[in-house]
Amino acid sequence: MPATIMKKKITLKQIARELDVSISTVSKALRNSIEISEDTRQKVQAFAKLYNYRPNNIALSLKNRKTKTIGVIIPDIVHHFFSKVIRGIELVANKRGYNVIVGLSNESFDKEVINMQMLANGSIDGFILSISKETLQQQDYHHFKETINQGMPIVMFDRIVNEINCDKVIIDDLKGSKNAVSKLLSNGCENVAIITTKDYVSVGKLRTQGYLNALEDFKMSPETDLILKVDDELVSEDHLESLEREIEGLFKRNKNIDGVFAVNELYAIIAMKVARNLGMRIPEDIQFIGFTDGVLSKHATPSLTTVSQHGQLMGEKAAELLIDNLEREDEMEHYTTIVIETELIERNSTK
Amino acid sequence: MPATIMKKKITLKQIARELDVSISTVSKALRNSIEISEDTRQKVQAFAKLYNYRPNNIALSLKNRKTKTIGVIIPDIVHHFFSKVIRGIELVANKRGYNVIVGLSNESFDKEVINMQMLANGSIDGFILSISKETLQQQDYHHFKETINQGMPIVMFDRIVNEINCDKVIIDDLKGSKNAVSKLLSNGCENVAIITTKDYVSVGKLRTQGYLNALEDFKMSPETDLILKVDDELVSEDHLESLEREIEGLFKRNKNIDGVFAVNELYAIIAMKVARNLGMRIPEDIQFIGFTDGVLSKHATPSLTTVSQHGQLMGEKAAELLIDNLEREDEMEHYTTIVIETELIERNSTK
DNA sequence: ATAAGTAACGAAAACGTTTGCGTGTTGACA
DNA sequence: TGTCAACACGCAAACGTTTTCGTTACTTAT
Repeated sequence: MPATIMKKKITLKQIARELDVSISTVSKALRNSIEISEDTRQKVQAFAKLYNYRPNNIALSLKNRKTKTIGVIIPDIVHHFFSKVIRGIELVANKRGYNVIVGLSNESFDKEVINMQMLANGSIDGFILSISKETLQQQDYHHFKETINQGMPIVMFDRIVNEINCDKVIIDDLKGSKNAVSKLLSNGCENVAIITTKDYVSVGKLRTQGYLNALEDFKMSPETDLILKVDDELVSEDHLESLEREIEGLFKRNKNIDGVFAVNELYAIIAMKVARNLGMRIPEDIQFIGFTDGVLSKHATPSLTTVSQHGQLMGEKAAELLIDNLEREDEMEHYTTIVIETELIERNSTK
Repeated sequence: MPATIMKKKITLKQIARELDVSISTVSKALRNSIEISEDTRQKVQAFAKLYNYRPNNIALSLKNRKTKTIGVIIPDIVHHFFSKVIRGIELVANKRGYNVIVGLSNESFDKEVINMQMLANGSIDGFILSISKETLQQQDYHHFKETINQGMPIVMFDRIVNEINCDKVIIDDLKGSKNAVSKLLSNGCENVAIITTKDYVSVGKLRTQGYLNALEDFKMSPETDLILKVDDELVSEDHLESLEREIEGLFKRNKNIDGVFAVNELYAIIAMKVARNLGMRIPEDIQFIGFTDGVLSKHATPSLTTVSQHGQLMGEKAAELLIDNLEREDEMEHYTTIVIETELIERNSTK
């Protein structure tokens, strides 16, 4: 095959040289400035079209001191919820002329910091992020504070922390889980267990609280043995067997469990599996509700009743918030927190 | 709350002014040039550290004419396979000092073109992409050709097209599906059906061919009625009921089906559900294998035997290929195609 | 003492834009 | 013919770097 002729990207300077005019004339001609005669304007535009001229983004970014790019840092991308959020972010970002650059913290504090530093040096105009578990555990938020201090706006979603002053998009974890548990209780469940995470994950804590609140509403007192706090480290990759054993233990110790609320989809699915193996019928003998609506819930058998977080909507709202902030003229800083309503999606794991 | 004092990002110029030296001196001092005296070097570096100086990425990009950023265009991000690929890309990109900027084509030709144009104007050094269905259908690849012609390298993965000359990372769809179907046949299946897509999706076509090859190997002749070509449009969002009905029809017309190979995970899961509703036992009466290993396969009941595509590995290889290309000195263009081996992950839907 | 060499720094160009302002040419009008 | 607009264009600065090439001032050797 013959070496193909490359039509490298053309610049204003090259157009100027070809047409024997100055760079500024070319620039103005392309932007339809009235300073330029009809004649040369047409000439320049024709030439530019012919060579498919497009202004260099980097040069524009440098000149305008804004990149029209937003940085997104999330703990994991192979995760239904987070990818839905990204889809939402990308949707409105694109609509408003922005690009999206993603960094994965992989739930690690160091990677989160590195990633933010890598992007904060002019590559982006602002951040949208969800805090990694390790960061939440260590409670070290200096990188967020510094970033904000340098004048770079941040929007946090889902996994947030009150200590940081910035825009936030969250769901009402407490209300969502309270509703879910209430649903189980009104459906006749008398011994509802909860499968949750250790408390340092803020959402886990809130969802546990919602469980307790629901019990209280129904004048029932919580039993410690019905609260299973799973160590997330164990579940991280493929140590699901230990989780299964823990849940099995829960069921065997409490034969009367007739309802389970799990703080995420996977826990619920696994719990259903264990229950079925123990001979319980769903939803006749025992009912299940999970938090975080994903593919598993929809396609499991029986399909799982879940609390939907509306991930895509969260992403959209976060992007709106950030871009509004970026394009706002007045420098008055006022931070808003958007609360997305959760929704109970009823399927076949409940009566 | 008092207005916080902002420590805006500091530049070389500001350091120079503060320390009463020239910009070049500051730059050299920070890069440990021997031209600079020990004295001023220390002074500059101390000042820089104090004010947390970091070189502006955009300025560097402009000067070096490379952004250290790679653009990724995929059809959908809420998809286990694609998110795994992104994870792989991000992993090696990060390791090699690159950022990743993602664009979603949403399976649309126009959005694919727009997205590429948006990024090709200097924002990135090269593309990694998987072609949208609409583009494959229309067979209009001019945007790829133009991009490559402008000297911007492209690496395609999974959904590729031979017509374009560039690096590629694919799996051996034919071999993978042939292996899967052979597995069913050696397990004793005598009437294996395939649930596949319309032919314009290249991978669907290849996987169908693998199915036929396997039959041939076992001296069996294909029956047209055992080949179900699903119209993808119908399945796109939530029109799964029609898919269920189609599959139900397949089973009812061919009572003797004892094995099913589906070209993706979802089809297999739904087929299993339909089969179970029809009273068939899995894997005793009928066995299932799906392509594309995802969360559904692992957590379904029974868990689904699948052909794993090793999405993360694909992403890693694609990124290696692209970055190697970007950092190669010699301009000799030679395109390589990496074929990732598929792996049959046996679970409980087969004997 | 003078030539040569060296150490330490600054000026300027370059990357590709946009834009305020200066400047030359034309034409009209007094 | 001289003055003044209007028109059409170019210059140069700016965004923040890096790097080449001077340019000093001082030291060393002859």
